[in-house]
Amino acid sequence: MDSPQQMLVRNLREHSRLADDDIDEIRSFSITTRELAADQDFVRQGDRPEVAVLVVSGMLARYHLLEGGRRQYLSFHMSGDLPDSQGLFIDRMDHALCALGPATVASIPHKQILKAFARRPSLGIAIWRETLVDAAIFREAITNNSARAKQTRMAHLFCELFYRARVSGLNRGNKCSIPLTLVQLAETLAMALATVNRTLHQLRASGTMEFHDGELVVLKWRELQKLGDFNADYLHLKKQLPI
Amino acid sequence: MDSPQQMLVRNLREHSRLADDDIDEIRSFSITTRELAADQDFVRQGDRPEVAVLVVSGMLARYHLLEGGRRQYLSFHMSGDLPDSQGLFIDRMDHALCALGPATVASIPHKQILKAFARRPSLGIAIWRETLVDAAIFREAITNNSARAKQTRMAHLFCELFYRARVSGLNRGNKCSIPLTLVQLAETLAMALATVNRTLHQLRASGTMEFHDGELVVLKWRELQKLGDFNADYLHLKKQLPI
DNA sequence: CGCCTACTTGACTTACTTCAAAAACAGTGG
DNA sequence: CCACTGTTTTTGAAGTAAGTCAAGTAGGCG
Repeated sequence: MDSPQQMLVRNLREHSRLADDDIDEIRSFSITTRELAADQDFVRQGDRPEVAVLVVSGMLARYHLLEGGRRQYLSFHMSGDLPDSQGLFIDRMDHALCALGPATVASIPHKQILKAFARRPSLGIAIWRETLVDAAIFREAITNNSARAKQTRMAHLFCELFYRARVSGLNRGNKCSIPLTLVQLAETLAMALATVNRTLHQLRASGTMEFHDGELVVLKWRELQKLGDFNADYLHLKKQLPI
Repeated sequence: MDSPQQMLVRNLREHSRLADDDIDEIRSFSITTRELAADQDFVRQGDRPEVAVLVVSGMLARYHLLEGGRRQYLSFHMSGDLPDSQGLFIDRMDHALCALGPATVASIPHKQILKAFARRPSLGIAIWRETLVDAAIFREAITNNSARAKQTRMAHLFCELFYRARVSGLNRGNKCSIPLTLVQLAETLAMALATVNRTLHQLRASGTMEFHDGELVVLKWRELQKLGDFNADYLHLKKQLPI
């Protein structure tokens, strides 16, 4: 089992080159970890966080809270991700952050990170890039929910999550954990619950994938990718995964 | 008429505090300006830009290109904005950037900006923050297109653009220029062209706003804001505008 | 004057939402 | 071990918002 520090290094290396001194800097972070129950909020809209969060295990989600308690999920984060690195330079949270299933998170005080930037600007740039990839994923979500047909849209989401899981080595063969209920999928993909269920059945019928109990099984990756109009370029990884 | 350098300073100051040395650094940028025709691309998907763009006049838009030439517009940028500051640390463009009406843009070589960061880290942080506000706007767009009713959605877009115009002093009283056609609104708001037109008429009928020939007229700001479920917090400005 | 683009309007159709109810399942406690 | 409760998933049926299609108007420009 990796330390949080090692997970962060591995994550940043997916898109950035790190010098040995950068890595030493990360190693020196004093990190406290904490367990979250399923559905528990870690940060709420309006908060002024003083620590950055690193996902250690499980999955976190960012969401907007809407009138009447409805949610719009914005993004999902798995081990190694820094789901609110933006909090470093933005005072107030404009969205909330919660655990999807049970999860472990590590907190790193902002102060410590800022000091590290002063010593190692290149580390700051790596984390800046992390926030930029984040933004690219948001852009893709706009297009996904706005311009793609429902089935394509859902396939695209699963493609992204599976691809990212593979990049981080979090898949088990053609499976990976995506601890979402149908209601949460609905609140992610701008579909009604009934439609989510039916679309999921269509995808299963297509023979490309299955999704049960928070577990995704990819049966035909290439076809699923085509079905979901998925092209991983927007993830801005240093190296593409083999198909 | 302000110089591009001054526009950038003013823009960054909307969310960040700049030291005099930061401003001097910006003043020292050597900037070349260029005119763009309506609809002209400045950067294309897949490009590797070596300059950052600063909007001097007119409006630029970022968009994803989809199968069959359809577009999904992602964000709009007015004078003072740096619509692809992310290009500083992300190699390949995952989206394109075009002029909406005729526009003037200034280009600042990446190299020059990076050197400035080395001398003035606080300037780097201001521009980092600019990219983070950008991301917050993308998140809001996800929610807007995914969770809001069509009329609310359209009202929200106009609220955002008018509010931002006011912050930058680009409005003329209760009017401001938004050089979008109905087709482009459709490709922004995830609606069919016919629906855009009808929704626009509903908004006019509500007496809160009008939109003709790329010109927005806000008649009842507070009501429009309510209609559009608009709350400016996500723009992360240092000071709120008076209502 | 004629062409092109932008906007407008109406009628038709349907994919989706909404509503409602039941089945499956997990967890709790008797 | 089984009944009870709550959540999640499944399915059906009905109604409608909005997409598509198609035609027409208006305006701008060479």
